[in-house]
Amino acid sequence: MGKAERTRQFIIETAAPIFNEKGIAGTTIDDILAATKMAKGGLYGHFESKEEIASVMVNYLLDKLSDKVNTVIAKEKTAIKKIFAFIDIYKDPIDSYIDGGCPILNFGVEADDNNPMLKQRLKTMIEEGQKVFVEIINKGVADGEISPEINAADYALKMFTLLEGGMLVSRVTGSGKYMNSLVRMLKNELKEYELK
Amino acid sequence: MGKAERTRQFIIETAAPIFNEKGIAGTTIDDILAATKMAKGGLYGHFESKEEIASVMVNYLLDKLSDKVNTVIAKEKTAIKKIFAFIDIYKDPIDSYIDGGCPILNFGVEADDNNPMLKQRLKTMIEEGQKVFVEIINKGVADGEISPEINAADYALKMFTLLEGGMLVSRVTGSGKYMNSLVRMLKNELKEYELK
DNA sequence: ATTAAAAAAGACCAAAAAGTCTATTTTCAA
DNA sequence: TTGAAAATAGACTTTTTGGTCTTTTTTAAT
Repeated sequence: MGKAERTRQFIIETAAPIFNEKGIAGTTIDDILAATKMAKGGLYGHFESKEEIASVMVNYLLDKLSDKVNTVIAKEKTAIKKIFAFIDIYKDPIDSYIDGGCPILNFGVEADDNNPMLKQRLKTMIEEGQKVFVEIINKGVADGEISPEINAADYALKMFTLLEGGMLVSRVTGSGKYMNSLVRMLKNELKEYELK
Repeated sequence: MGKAERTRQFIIETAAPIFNEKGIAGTTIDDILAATKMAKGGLYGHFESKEEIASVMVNYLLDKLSDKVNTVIAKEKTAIKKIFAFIDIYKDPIDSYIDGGCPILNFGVEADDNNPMLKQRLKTMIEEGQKVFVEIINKGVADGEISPEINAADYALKMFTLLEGGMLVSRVTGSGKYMNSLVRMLKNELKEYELK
């Protein structure tokens, strides 16, 4: 990896959390220069515009989340453990593993108008994510791990929306207690369908 | 009501939805001038800075939401009907009764860093709101309407986070179907505790 | 070690945004 | 109806932000 590539990567890793925290409109080039301790010439050697920077940062954050989800899910064998591992990603909403919280929530709100490309990417991510969890649950049912009485789509949707809503409440109130309750509820609800 | 007061009110009602849609950082003075068809001099006769404008707009939107919630709750007599009436406010997330969706969600995400005053107001709103619903449920229990087995705080928290998460998902996907499922789930869950 | 190419610095420029001010128009009480 | 006060238009200024370009420094292949 040459110098340029390394620097570009450093910029991405340094600036992405700023976009996640302050939003696209709220982040200035000067914010990035201050965080990276670079000068304009340096930065613009790697990116051609703020728009490109924002796009790269958002994609980096969403890819990072995707990778994280795929990794923790792949590590577990049973359906319930996979779901629990996913839920646990959101367990600590204040000190999120990405500064600024969940990028789907952050950019979903900002992209709602004015950014159709981003909105489309988020839509796909949410819908594909739901499919993944429905499949995990259905496989758990097929394997005799989970009761067939479960409504997989309902649970997947409830899980995701509860966690995103929980991120909002936790971050606004500055307290993890709400998320703790929600995680407990979500896990208990799934456990009710567990066949032992 | 003099001309000035009327004009100020007109500006607020016209510009508030823009802030709700595009965010504080994403809304420009020119956006407001275009929407109100006013000139700088007119606008700045009523407000002294963009910061004040943003603050007034956000307060207007949050007050409007509060009023709406209080109104629909007050109209119903029983605890369950009050809760259902609240849930129904969120039923149609695309054509929200305020353009741009839920201001708690929108400004909660944007204020997360950089706006401690707003964050504090949202924190109070969320926490007071939770209290209101806990009290409604507890009164339902006391009145023999709802089973004492319900966990009021858990239900109130689940309801709010599910609806906010549902707003996010609905608006990003451009579809009301997710919210419909969530509303159904929330109502069914409460009905399970109903004593007939 | 040398040197050509790549990367970075930072002064500079352009555009967009916020904010000011005076001339003009509108309001409304006498 | 009229005229002083209030409200508004819109040209102008200032500030902020994004983006460019030339010079200097660093990199890395020879």
